[in-house]
Amino acid sequence: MTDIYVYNTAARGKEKFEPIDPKNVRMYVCGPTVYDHAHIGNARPYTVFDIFYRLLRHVYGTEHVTYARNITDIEDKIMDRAAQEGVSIKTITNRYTKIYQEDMRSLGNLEPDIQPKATEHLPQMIKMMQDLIAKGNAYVAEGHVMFDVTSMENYGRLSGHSRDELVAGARVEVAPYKKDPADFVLWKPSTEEQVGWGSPWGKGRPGWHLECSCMIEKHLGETIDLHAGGQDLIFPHHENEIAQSECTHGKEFVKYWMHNGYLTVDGVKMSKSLGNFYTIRELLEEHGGEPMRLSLLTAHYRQPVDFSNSNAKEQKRRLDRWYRITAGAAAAETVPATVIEALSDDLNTPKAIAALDALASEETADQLLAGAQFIGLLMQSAEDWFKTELSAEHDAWIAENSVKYAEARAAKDFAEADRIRDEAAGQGLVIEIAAGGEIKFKAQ
RNA sequence: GGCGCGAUGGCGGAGUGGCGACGCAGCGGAUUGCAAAUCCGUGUACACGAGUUCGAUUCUCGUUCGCGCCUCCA
Repeated sequence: MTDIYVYNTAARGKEKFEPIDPKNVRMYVCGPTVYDHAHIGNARPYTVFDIFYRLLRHVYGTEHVTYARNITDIEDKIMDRAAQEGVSIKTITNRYTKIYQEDMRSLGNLEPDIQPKATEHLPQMIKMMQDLIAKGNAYVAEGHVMFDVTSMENYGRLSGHSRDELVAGARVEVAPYKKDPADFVLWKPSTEEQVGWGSPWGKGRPGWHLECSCMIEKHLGETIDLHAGGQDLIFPHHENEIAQSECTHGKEFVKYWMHNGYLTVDGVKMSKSLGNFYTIRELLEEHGGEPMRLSLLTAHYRQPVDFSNSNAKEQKRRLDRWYRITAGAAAAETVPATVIEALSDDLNTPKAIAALDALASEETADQLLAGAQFIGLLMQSAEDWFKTELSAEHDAWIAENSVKYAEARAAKDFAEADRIRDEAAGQGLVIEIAAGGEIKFKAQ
């Protein structure tokens, strides 16, 4: 069996991945808050950990791996958006969940086995809070339920932030109902107009971290193998999930933590608040799903990857080459060992891509195809890939001019041929002569 | 201030204690009416300073620079 090694954030180093139960490998990835279009930076974890899911299925067997990726459908930003548009939060979350699911498909990500929603887990959340209060890890204050960080000895272990450092940093929100400035919210009260659920502490809504602890508990168990997400979730989100789950269950919550680096624009983190973002949707429309998927995989997942249109175009050309080589080939039975080896070493996708390039020749086209499809590329026929979308005007223009062009060339009337070529350019068309002499019209 | 990550050729990006991964671009050539595509060839790169070593881009320490987290954030 292939040995997988992963960089475990909790251990600050690479470790051999040994699941608790190889017959039941469980992984969880923090999914989106559905209040707006997701940007391409958001797509990175979903894409790189999709590769890891594929690897786990390859090594342990498809039926022995369970992958959950949640959808956060209650959060203040959703409420703000709903209020702005004067619609219910359900309208907002339904709209953006649908868009997100479509984006995931376009990027070639497999559907997780479970996609739990926060709003469907209120009973679990209430139960967990009651447990935490009973155990002395949480307290009620002014309609809030707060987690008491001083009740947990090793709070901050994952992120390396001690409670004292957090308070010294003076960036924690000081609120009168907090016993300690570093305490965080499990439940907060809602006003009459705000969305809320009934609870023993009055009408309210959950804090951000609680849902993941509860959904993991319900769908995957008290201890899981892998939990992953962006580096910005290490603190506070994952730290607080650990606090909630470990204090509730009295046992280890997650064996391996994986965190991806950021996607940057001009070297700066892409984020909604900075406004330097591109939505997944707009880039998919401009470059297509497979080129975008491949560009997300060109850097190792823990390194930053700088988004650029030129990179997307470079990957498009690489795919052109791969599609050309594999046209008509059948995928090999087994995935090339070089690809599996690269991915098994802490998800080294750049090395896997290099391994595919090494197979990019006629003789090994079947292996190239098998390896590329393993990571979700070369999923369509070469014919479909190279088929360009031409408008009705283009079709009409081609019908009128293609014969004239062929005749001009045949008669060696190159002045006329060039004239037609120029006219084509004016129409947004490129005329290409294939190796066999076939004339092709492509949209620019 | 605390904690963490990084620095490889024009660009992207692996990797290794001693052979210049790979891709793009560039350059030269083949092919081509032109163009595109394709094919062949082509590169004195490892931030700086010490140390360990027969030998360091690779290990150790320090310096500089860049980025991130400590507040919502993938």
